[in-house]
Amino acid sequence: MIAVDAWLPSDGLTLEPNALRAAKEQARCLALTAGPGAGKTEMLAQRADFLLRTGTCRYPKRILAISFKVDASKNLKERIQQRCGQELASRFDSYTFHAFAKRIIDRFRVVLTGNDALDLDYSIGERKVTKRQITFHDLVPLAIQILKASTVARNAIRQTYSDVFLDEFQDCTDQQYELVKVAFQGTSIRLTAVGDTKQKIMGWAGALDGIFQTFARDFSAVPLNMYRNFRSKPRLLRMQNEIIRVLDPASVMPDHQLAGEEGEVFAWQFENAQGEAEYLADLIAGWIRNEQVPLSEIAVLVSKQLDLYANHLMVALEVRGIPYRNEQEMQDITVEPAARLVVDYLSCLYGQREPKAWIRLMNQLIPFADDEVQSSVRQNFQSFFKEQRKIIAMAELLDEPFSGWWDSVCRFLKKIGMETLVALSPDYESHARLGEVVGDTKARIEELLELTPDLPQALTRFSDDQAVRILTIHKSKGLEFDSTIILAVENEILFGDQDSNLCAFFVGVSRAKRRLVLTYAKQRDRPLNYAKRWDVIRTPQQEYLQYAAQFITDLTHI
DNA sequence: TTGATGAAGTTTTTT
DNA sequence: ACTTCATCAA
Repeated sequence: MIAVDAWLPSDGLTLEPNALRAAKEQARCLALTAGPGAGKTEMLAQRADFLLRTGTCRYPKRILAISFKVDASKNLKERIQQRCGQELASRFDSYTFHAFAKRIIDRFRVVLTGNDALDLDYSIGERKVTKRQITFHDLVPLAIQILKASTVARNAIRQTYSDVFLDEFQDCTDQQYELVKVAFQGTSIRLTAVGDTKQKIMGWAGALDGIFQTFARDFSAVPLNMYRNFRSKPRLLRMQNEIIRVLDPASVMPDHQLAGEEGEVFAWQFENAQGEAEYLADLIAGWIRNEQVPLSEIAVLVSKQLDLYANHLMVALEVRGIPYRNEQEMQDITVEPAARLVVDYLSCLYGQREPKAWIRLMNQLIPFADDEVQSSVRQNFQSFFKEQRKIIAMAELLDEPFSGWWDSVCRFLKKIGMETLVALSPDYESHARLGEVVGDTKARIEELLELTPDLPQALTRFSDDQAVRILTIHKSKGLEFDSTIILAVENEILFGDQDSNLCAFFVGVSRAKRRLVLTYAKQRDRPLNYAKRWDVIRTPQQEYLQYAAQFITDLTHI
């Protein structure tokens, strides 16, 4: 334990004045707005370090962090472990809104009565079934209902935590805010809300307007802003600053932070979508070959309808053998234990030597039992493997070495049995979910086999994140890339509310660390089954391209 | 069956 | 802005 005055940011990092002020706040709630790349996660980690190390969060009180996405929630927890060490970090709870709500429901389920009563072994599914099943949509409202009805539940939460962190607060919905208020308003618990109103792109899905002001009023929070952007090169920063001037003049970055000629901006127009795709695919190939830019540091962003707009580019990348990942298509199945199991099994079966896969596989399959039981299980599996290898050898003789891989997986899953599979994750208590994961795994491997007919190679790629990312701007929130391409900066794709569109454009632009490319095509094809045959003439979103125009590196292209 | 008309969707996460 | 789908009249 150290004195408040003796505390310094851990790992020798320096924070900008407002970040330091926020990290060390001991009395008030905080409404901290910070632009892209300002180091919001780092500031929260340092604040956690301050609170825990100085005893401002006094043992045994804990810190609660609430995020929207599982990813963000995990990242925050990891960062805090890095900064504070394992022991202090054990008093830091990081949950998503949904996970936090579910914990309240699970613990105080009995408070719910009548129509809302829930069985002990209730599940979460697509539809509501009285007492047995609720939907994701019900989680937060039910938690609110419990906290409103039960003083015991309210006090339990309030006595556990001295501090609460709210991440990406600009996207907080009315229900989520209601939960925060019911749980913490009018107590001495310090809330730290962090976010960026310029990046509010979930308004159409119910994110509240002016949430930072509302929060500052309801919780008498100190409003603070962090100005620095540590992510992007100066040329990109100057372009971002022009957009900030429109979105939020109060958080414009001062000139001295923007000096320098590093960073690249391009804006190109094309006759049609095919030309655009060919050019971009060659461009990306060049970045990879000549500059050794890692594949995962390259992203292609589209405002919406990604399949429609990025289709030609995906084909062009495929032709050039450049791995890419359509992030819209599927959730990250590679983290599913059942997918892992199937891939490890196939790796052991078809690969040359896969000690890591073998160890993972055995860890999943061998029960915690005495040595005798373990070795008998192990022998049992080894003989099963021998059998399977024989079948594969037969297929090889028929010149179709990988033809029977799925049948073999089915035999394997049947052998290990439903009980073992369900035990892999609490998720799989719903057998439908398990079936879905296994089905998706099959589909994904088949997809990879289309690209590379070699199964071991396809399996390596399965878990490999070395691929160009293709995603919507909305999905890119919170990510960063060395080189970012924003496809189709056109009026036709940017319909609806212009303010939110500019926010989305800002999010896209601010993903780029070093290089930003904007494209526009005069002509795009219609969806395949659309009957009318006239050409689709597209018009550029001039206003957005103007933001880039004065910072363009290579003038010959615009 | 065809055409006209109008409404709805497009951008998302979550145990 | 543009596509898709449902509905109704001819």
